[in-house]
Order: sequence, then structure tokens, then C-alpha cells
Amino acid sequence: MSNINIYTEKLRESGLRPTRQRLKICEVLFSPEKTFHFTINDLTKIIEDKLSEKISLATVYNTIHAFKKKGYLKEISINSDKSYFDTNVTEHHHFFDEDTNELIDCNNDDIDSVNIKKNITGKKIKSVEVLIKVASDNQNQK
Amino acid sequence: MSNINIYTEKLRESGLRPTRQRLKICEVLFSPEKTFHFTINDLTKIIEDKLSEKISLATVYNTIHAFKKKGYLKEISINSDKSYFDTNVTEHHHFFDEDTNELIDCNNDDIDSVNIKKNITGKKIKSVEVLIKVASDNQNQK
DNA sequence: ATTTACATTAAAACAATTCTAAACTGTTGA
DNA sequence: TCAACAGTTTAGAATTGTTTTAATGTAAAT
Repeated sequence: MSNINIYTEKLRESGLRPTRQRLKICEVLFSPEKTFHFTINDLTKIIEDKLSEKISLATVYNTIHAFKKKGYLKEISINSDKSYFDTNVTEHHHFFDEDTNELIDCNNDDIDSVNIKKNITGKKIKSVEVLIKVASDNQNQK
Repeated sequence: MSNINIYTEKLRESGLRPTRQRLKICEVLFSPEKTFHFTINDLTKIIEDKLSEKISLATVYNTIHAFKKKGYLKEISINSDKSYFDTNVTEHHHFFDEDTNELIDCNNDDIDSVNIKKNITGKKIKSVEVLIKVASDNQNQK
């Protein structure tokens, strides 16, 4: 099964038609063998630079949101000026390097699983995220 | 020692002169006996409505950032369109209610402390935050 | 082929935050 | 006392990330 078919399937699953623009987005997101983190801006740049395709921002935003809603992408909670996404949708945690604004996967061996003993009444836990902010020793608190 | 003196001290510690506007901000932030969460917008509204004082946004932002830098306030990592702050600067975690966009303190008894076994080389851990996103059972993933 | 519903796009709108430049205030020291 | 200065406040403009709009284009179903 070629990648194109996989992408087409993912798009349809997300309620989107497989258009040329969206397939390009899939190519960037789902063809690398390693998962990665990105902002909308990163993604748009990659498409423009590497694939020499110009896609309007609106299309990128729509597609990413549909994938997120479907669970093909995860949004990472960082208090920041922009949104970070992750192509790794499995349960895992993150380091955030305040010096470089880089998001780094936290190996599951490197952190004990978080045990929540009591939840809010009447609510269901949707996700548990640990964010470890790091910076070089000498730098001021951000 | 009156509150005014405490606020003056906090401001000076943060490298700011104790002006009328800044003392009003302190009054809102540090006089309640219970800690609380807020956005810049919340804070500005409280000052305008409850204290009938109009302070320009720029002043609020500057003061809040100075307090954060000094460690008198904490910024909570929630992916959102706005920044959330916490007057509780002790190590603790949060529930985030996706139905109401409300941030709720996680009692320290309700969660085991997070044990990080390996850090990024050459970096110092600045903070560890656990964010538990909850929603009512029947609602779609956000 | 034609129709219809969905897509793409550039541009405008929007919201949170930061910057700017001018007016203001409080201190200091002649 | 009061001029000079450093730091403040402010309204508004600028910036940034994101969403909406309205016109045009395209895929898919009949």
C-alpha cells in the first residue's frame, strides 16, 4: 500500500477530502520514520521550502485541527505564544528547553508514571501531561 | 506591618517602584487569604470593577512579568489563547476543566510526586508541571 | 457533463501581547 | 526651592498567532 493511499485514508477518516495541498501536509507529517514536534509556522515553512509548494495558512490550520480532533496529532500544553503539535500521539511527556524553545520527548524510562489518586467529581480524565521546563544553569528564570 | 509595606517590599524586590497603580495590583493579588488563578484580562477587570481604578494594560503586563520573574507569581502551562497565572507559587499541579476552561488546584495528596530519573545534559530543571485535562464524560475530545 | 458540496485562497478580522512616544511623578542634589 | 533626571503611566499603534470571510476553484456523485 503506497503512502498516498494511507494519507488519503487518514484524511477521509478526519472528514477531509484528499486534495493536493492536504497530501503535501501528510507527506511532511507522516512520512518521517521518527515522530517530531512542530508549530504551524514550522510546518508551513517546510512545505514551502522543501516541497516548493505554497499553501495558504488557512488550509494548514484547518487540516491540522482536523487531524488533532481525530487524534492523528497531539497538541502539547506549553504556555507560549504559539501552539506546539506532536506527531507522536502515544502517552508520553516532554522537556521544554527554555533557552532554545525546543520541545524534547521524555523517554518513558526517564520518568515514573504519574499516579492520580483523586479526580474532579463527575469528570473524566482526558489526558495527563508532564512538562519539565529546563534551562542552562546560569540563566535567569524566564 | 501593614499590607502596604509588604507590597512595597515585594515591588522593590522585583525591581519596581511602589506606585499607586502597582499597589492596586498587589492588593488584588496578595490580599486574598486564598490563592487563585487569573489571566491578565481577569486581573484588569477586577481592578476596574472592584477597585474602580483604571490601569493601562501595559502597566499590568509589566508588573505581572516582574512578579513572575521574581517568583511571586507562577505561570501555568496550558495550551490556550491566553496566559494563566497562579498566586500559589508552591510546587503543585492542576486540573484543567475543558468544559469551563477552569483551572483547579490539584491537592498534593491527590497525586504522587513526579519522579524524573534523567534530565537533559547540561540543563537544570526549572519546573515540573502536571496538567490533568478533564471533561464531562459525554463530551467530544477537544 | 452537470451539479453540488466541499476546498483553497488572499485578505480582512480578531485577540493577546508588546512596543512606543509623549506626558507625568517622585527623588535628588545644587 | 526647584531644576534635572530616572523611572512610570498611558493611549494608541504595532506585532504575532489564529480564525473568519467571501470569492473562486475542484472533487465526487448523479
